Amino acid sequence: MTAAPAGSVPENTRTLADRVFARLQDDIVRGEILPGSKVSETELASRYGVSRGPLREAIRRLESRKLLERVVHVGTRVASLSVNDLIEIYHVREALEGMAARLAAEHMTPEEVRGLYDVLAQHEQQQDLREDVAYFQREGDLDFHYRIIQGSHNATLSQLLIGELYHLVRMYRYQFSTVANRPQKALNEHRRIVEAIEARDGEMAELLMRRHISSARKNIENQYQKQADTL
Amino acid sequence: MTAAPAGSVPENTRTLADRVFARLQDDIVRGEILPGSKVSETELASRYGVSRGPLREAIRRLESRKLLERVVHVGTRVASLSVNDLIEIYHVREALEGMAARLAAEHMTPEEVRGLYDVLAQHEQQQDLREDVAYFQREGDLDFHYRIIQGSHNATLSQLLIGELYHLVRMYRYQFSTVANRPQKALNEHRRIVEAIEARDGEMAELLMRRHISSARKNIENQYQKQADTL
DNA sequence: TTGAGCCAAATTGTCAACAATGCCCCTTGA
DNA sequence: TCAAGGGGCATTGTTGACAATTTGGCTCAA
Repeated sequence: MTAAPAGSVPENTRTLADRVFARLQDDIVRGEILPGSKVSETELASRYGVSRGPLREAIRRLESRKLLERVVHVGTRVASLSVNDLIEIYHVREALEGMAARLAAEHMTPEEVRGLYDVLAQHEQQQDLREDVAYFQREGDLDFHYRIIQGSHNATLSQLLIGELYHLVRMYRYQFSTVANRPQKALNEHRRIVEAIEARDGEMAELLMRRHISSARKNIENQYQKQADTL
Repeated sequence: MTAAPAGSVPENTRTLADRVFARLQDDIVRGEILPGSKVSETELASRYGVSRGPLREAIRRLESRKLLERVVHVGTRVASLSVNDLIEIYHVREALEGMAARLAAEHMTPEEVRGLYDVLAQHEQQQDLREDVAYFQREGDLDFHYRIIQGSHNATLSQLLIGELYHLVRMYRYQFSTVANRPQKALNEHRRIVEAIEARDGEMAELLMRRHISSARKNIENQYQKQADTL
């Protein structure tokens, strides 16, 4: 019922390099390794019980995903997202997920649409229960978005969003323990998006999704503004 | 005056792995190594005069960029773009470059706008000369798009488009020796986009850019349809 | 003739040692 | 006291050898 976590790779993936890649990515996204901190190859290698060869391959891949930053002959450090980075990402999300919603309206199967309604119902329930709200809101929100992205049936689009961008969003949420602070409003927006998709109104679905993400972005911008004011 | 080729890295970049990465990427994009062909690590290593260590790091990075496909313990092969892949990419381009045009209208400096007009003038001249039209149309068209993307002043957006997607577009163009077959129309569309940017009309710039790329996509779809019919 | 199973060769995955580079700190001179 | 230069040390970059896995063909039996 629940979509798989972003870009998760089974722990028993074939090669060591792949497993290290998955574990290291997870440790970074969850903030296990602090953002901005320098990571030593030998230290990581012993931490994961691997030699430096596979580790370096994993590092290169995480570098491509913008989770690590490397300076030649100096070292690698964990990416540290600024608020500005996050705002950039939300502009990209607005464009891509808007398109995803449009394509989802055109291509989603009836079963997939039903799945979307299931997610909506689940979220409403959780809102009533108010239990572990933080966690479920976080992952639940992503669940909703994942399903629409994959409903686009556009592998390139899904890869870019889920494979490249969402790690950064999740990392940021862990980094700042961010929780959506407009859950009821977001839920209503979700519902309207699903209705547009069910009606096969791609234009409307795109418009609503773009507004939804744009609102989230403005929310971040405002909060940042408030923070900056109190300094 | 001319924007740098997509994702090009100076040949004297520090590490071997970086240089191999750049050269291998270029060889793949230019079709030097045939799409779909299997590449052996030892063969590539000797070809570039490097040991397998740096080569494997380069391979991992090109894998992230979807230029190589790897199967564990079996081998790596050069990606082979299908028409369907290209259509997927154009949907993504429509979304991202639409957003880029909107942001460019908001954030481009007057100098950058002037640069856009220079590119337009250059293209018109070339159209008159009709000399090496194929090459200049290809790279010239990309030059125009590069400038708008970078005019968005959104590093994440630029990275995704120029760093991840455009290699695939260029590879496809080499693969099929594709040349824009509606140069005059495209040029007019370019001009209107620039005018919207200069007028700081982000909404219009986005709309026009989306139409522009959408037209190109439909063009591809039609050509593919024609090809399929004659089979 | 055909299919199953096994063996060998080639290729990829992994490792540990060696080389090269950058950084930090200490010395030295003004 | 401070700035410049040099040397040692830690870290990254590179290499070649060793281990593990797949593939394709070969044998043998039905």
